[in-house]
Amino acid sequence: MTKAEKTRQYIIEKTAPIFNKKGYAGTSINDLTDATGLTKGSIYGNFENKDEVALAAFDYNFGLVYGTIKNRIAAKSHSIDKLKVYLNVFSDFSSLPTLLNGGCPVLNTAIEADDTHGELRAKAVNAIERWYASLEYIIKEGVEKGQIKQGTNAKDFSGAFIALIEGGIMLAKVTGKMHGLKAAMKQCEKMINEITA
Amino acid sequence: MTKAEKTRQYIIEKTAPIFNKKGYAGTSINDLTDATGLTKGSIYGNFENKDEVALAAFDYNFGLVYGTIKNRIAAKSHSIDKLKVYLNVFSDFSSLPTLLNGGCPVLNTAIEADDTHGELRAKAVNAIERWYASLEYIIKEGVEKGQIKQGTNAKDFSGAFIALIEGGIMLAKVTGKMHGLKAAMKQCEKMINEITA
DNA sequence: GGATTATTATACCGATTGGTATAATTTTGT
DNA sequence: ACAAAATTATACCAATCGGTATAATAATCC
Repeated sequence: MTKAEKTRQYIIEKTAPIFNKKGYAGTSINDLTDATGLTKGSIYGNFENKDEVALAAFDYNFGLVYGTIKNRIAAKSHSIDKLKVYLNVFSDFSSLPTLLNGGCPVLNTAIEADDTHGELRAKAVNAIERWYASLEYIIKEGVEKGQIKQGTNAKDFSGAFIALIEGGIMLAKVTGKMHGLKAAMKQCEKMINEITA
Repeated sequence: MTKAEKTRQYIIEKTAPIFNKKGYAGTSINDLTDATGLTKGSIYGNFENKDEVALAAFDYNFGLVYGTIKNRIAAKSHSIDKLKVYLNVFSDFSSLPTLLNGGCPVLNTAIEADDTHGELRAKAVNAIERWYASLEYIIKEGVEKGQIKQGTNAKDFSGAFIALIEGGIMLAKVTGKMHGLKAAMKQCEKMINEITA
């Protein structure tokens, strides 16, 4: 790993939380130099422009969340337990404060970029599609194993499940109170119980 | 209604959709003059600063959504029908394109402002609290009338209901496909059916 | 209708925006 | 250790940012 690659990674790690909190339009190059302690020359020596930093920051933020959840899911063998990973992760939302400080990067990026920034929007859409696919796979596998009821609509389940999680995160973040997210997680739990074979 | 009041209202109506699409940080004074055909002098003659326009624009956008839903709910007498208004409104999301072009203002503002803009955030929180209160009132009234099951947790129902709607809107807006929102609405319908007496 | 007041347009302000050319400094390969 | 290459810092750019003073215009009241 060359020095430049280290610096590039350092810039991403230091600026990713800022992009997640302040958004793309709300984050300036000055914010990036402040957060890294580096100068403009250094930033622009490693990235072509602000867009490239923002896109890399999204990948980093998404990777953090995705990686954590993926690992916890991989540690479970029963399909229902795999789905319940999401309940554990988000029910004590405050237990992973540094990870999701600023909220869910997929949600934040989706809301800001849907009408303004095609590349960021595409990344958010891709993240959602992967999330869908991951849930649908767990469900289909669970049906095959006889752990999840046959006839379960994997796609519909996944859509509602994702909506509940993201809506719940929004409620918790903006109000500063956990009720909305907890209520959403309770509903997710009900959904899981309903499809349990 | 004096001329200035008309102009103020005109500015709000013309700029509100822009704030909803591009966000607070992403909207410039130039965007406001472009949208209105007025000049800076005219904008600043009717508003103290950009903040004041943005706050008024949020109130306007929220009022549009809130007013529409409130009217449709008022037209129903049965509590279950009142709840189902949300299904009708958001299931054919595309039927009210101008109204919600740019997405739900509560959601958009909550996501952008939660870490950046105290006043806008407070408005989003207030809107959510009113939404909660409205739903809880319908449910409690429904229980009293014997239309909704006794023992229904009004607050938890409302939190999950709101999360589903907002999460579903996010999915529909960013992907450009209706599936996520429709799946969320189906889940809302299930929730309503479950508490029906 | 004319004077007064309120509203809108013009022109400008300093600060900040994203970005770049170039110079100084480190890494790197030998 | 030294030359070549890559990386970082400095200084600057035009454009745009939000905002304001003032001049021109239009509305309002008597």
